Order: sequence, then structure tokens, then C-alpha cells
Amino acid sequence: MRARPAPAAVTVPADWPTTEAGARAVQDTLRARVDLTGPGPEPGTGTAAGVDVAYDDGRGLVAAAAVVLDAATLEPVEEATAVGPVPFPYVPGLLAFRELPAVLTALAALATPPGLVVCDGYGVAHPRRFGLASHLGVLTGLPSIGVAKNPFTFTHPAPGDRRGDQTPLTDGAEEVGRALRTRAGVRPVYVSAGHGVPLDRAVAHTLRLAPAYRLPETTRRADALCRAALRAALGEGAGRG
DNA sequence: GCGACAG
DNA sequence: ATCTTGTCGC
Repeated sequence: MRARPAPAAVTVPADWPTTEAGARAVQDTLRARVDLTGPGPEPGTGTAAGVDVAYDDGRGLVAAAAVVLDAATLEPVEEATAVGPVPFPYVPGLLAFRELPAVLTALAALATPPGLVVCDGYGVAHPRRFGLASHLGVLTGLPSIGVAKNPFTFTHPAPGDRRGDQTPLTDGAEEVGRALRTRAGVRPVYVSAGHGVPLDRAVAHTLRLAPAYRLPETTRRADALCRAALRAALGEGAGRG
């Protein structure tokens, strides 16, 4: 069978924050650059990439994957992976500082940039309105959305149980995202605008990318690929110690 | 101060 | 995220 393409080596930027206060300061600066109007690509056109990461905290290793699908057919177009050191601990609200170096490296390894990036997590639904998807969008200039599996600190009325039913995700005041049923009778996903895509359109993208399962195909593919990349990287390490 | 908290 | 077997169901 075809050999898996070698993962790109992740290099953490020299100015990457190392403290929580430093990371929050970066968020407070970059949040001004978020574009909430877009409109970004028409759902079902061009390409959409899913990005995800897997960790081996014991070895301080992270593997990222970027999987590009044809937005109309959901057929794979291209994929890339990256492996490197874990640059930041998991801190709620600071997830981007843990995931972005590897994710950006994988995205940069693609021959053609995608028309949309779908992140595993939140965009503007975030304590400082600058979650992973927004951060990625601002740094790359690519339209991005966040599709999370948990409501994080937000609340929402239960959406109806049919596919497409949705309710506002709020912090008690403003709507920061949408609880969206992608599959009848299954827990909703939590969609928020990242960068360059308005919320309603982010929801439309999510529904088109998730025709059969709870999570978008982009996310499912990226999740499978980053896990495989991590296993491959660990396997190599064991072979020559 | 305590609890809760995307992945 | 990750630790983890079998099991019920389409």
C-alpha cells in the first residue's frame, strides 16, 4: 500500500506565549481583527478543511492533521500532518495556544489552501470572544468556523430533535453561537463563527458537511488522521531508541 | 476562596 | 484530550 506522507516538523514560533497572562494578552490584542460578517464561501462550494490534534502528554508530543474535502461531494482532495512538541498546557479558554502551532504547520503543508477551515472547538463563543477557530482565522486569513462537542461555559434551550433544529447558545445575554442538531435524536453540536463567516452561514456549512453523522466529515476525517499520525510517530520512536 | 470549564 | 471490554443494534 501507499506509504503515508511524512509529517511536517512543527516549529513553535519564538514569540509563542509561555504564560497564561501572556496568552490572554495575545487574545485581547488579536480579537480586534476578527471579521464576523464575511461572508466567506457559499456552503457546498469550493473546499473545506477539517483540522484536529491528538496528544501523547507523557512524551510531550502532539500530532495535527488537516484534511481537505470537496465541499460539494465531501470527497477527499488532500491531506497533511505535522508532529512536534506540546507548546502549552490545556487551560480552558487558552486551547489555541496548545493546538495552533501544530495545526498551522499541517495547514501550511497543503499544496492548496482550503476555502474554509472547520475547527474542533469554538470561535467567538469564548470568554474573551477569541476561541481557537477565530484565532486560526485571524492568523491565516482563511474563513473559519468552530464546531464543538460541548457547550463549554454557555447555555442553551434544548433544540427540537430533528436534523437542522437549533437554538441560541448564550452567556446569559448575547448569542455567541448555536446549538445545532445535525442528526435526529442525537446530542447537538455547538457552532460558532470563527473568522470571515457569519453565524447563520457557519450553521449552513456545518449541516452540509455533516449529512450522516453528528460531527462534520471534515472533523471525523481529521480526527482519524491525527490519531494515525500520532501512532506512527510513537511507533518510530520505539524502533530506534 | 470554590467550582466550572472547548480539547 | 486520554485511560479502556464487551456489548447492543443497524
